Amino acid sequence: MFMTENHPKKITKSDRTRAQILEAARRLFAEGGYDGVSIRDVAAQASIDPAMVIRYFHSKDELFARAAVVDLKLPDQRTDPAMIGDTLIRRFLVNWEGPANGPGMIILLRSAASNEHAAEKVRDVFANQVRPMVASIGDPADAGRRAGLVASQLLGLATCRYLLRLAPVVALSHEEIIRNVGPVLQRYATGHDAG
Amino acid sequence: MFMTENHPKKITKSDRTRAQILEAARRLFAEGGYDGVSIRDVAAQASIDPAMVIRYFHSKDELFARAAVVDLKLPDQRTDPAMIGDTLIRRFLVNWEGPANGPGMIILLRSAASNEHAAEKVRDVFANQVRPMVASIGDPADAGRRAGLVASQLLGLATCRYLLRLAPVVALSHEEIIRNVGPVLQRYATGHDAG
DNA sequence: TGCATTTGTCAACAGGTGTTGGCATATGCA
DNA sequence: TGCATATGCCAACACCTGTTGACAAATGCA
Repeated sequence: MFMTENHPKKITKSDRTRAQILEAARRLFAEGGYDGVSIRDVAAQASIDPAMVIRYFHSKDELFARAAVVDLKLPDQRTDPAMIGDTLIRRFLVNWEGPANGPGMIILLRSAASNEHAAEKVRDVFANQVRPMVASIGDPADAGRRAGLVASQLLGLATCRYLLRLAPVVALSHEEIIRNVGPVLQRYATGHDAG
Repeated sequence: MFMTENHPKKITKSDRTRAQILEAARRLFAEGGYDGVSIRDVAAQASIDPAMVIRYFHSKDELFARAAVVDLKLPDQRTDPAMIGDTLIRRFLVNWEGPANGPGMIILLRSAASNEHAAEKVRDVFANQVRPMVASIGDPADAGRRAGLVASQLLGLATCRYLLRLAPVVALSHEEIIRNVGPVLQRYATGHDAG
């Protein structure tokens, strides 16, 4: 069934098609979410037969799981507590608009609204990536609350800018975002109440 | 077809069933979003035949439109600029958790992620309700930007607390939310940069 | 060259969708 | 009481969905 893999690697033709399918899926899932995209849509976008999508990825769920991989690349080492707000918002902009990073996060956010499986994945990203980073500064007992507030601002910004595409939020420059949202994240992450 | 309506009103039996259908639709749309709920689901929840749903509301789209009505009841009269952050966050909590207000906003937010029609409605709510309220204080030329920032925080809070149900955000008490988010909204709405 | 494996297409399945029209019942006015 | 109307159920439609298995073409090693 699979090629007899003695020597580790070999780029077969199927690897390329598999990659094409995955890329098509990522693009479509990012625009329509899990429910809004059919396997036939993905197949058409990849110029291939729908049956191949199932052959390479065994089900729509598995294809989605492969497409919705997220790594926020947050610095887990001790960050300068005085700069954490700035660090977070800059990292956010790179993750959502940078060229390298895939659209994993927008796929997840789009789908999470009406798909419990995707919602669970978002909660995983929060628990395993955002929360530890916020916990690395300040009181660990308080980390959940602070990370939750951070997430509320960042996911809201993402929702308005990339999901709903609210005109005034889309129009914000990176500098404006950093200048306005950075301090809010700083306050949330450090746990200092309003002053 | 319709009852010959000379004298204005009369509560017929059909009015009650229509209301039952609408209530069932609201409940289900709030949990599953537009795509996640079928007309058969609504019919079952209302203990009625699916055909009746179409007879009363002419299509799924129209049923959804009736279910997703939103009135934030923001004070459009000139609000005390020094209290606008507090006013906004308290109004937010009433709208999302108060007993009277329907689940219109959560229906919209859930569906907007993968349904362009619903997304457009959210943008309408922003443009016609949130923006004017923020514009009523401060420089009108700047209102869009400020209202956009306000929306990013409020929709993010709603996303985390009611949509994704992130544990630490769900656990926040009303007082904590008011104390933490209020000042942020205050700063966003008045347009004062970080200090 | 042959031949086994890989890569791909086609047709079909079982089930769910929004929507429609026909027909039975219940209601309420004369 | 009769009868028109309002209310409701049933069956079916055309279509889309994820998924499967059988069969054809291409590939690459001997």
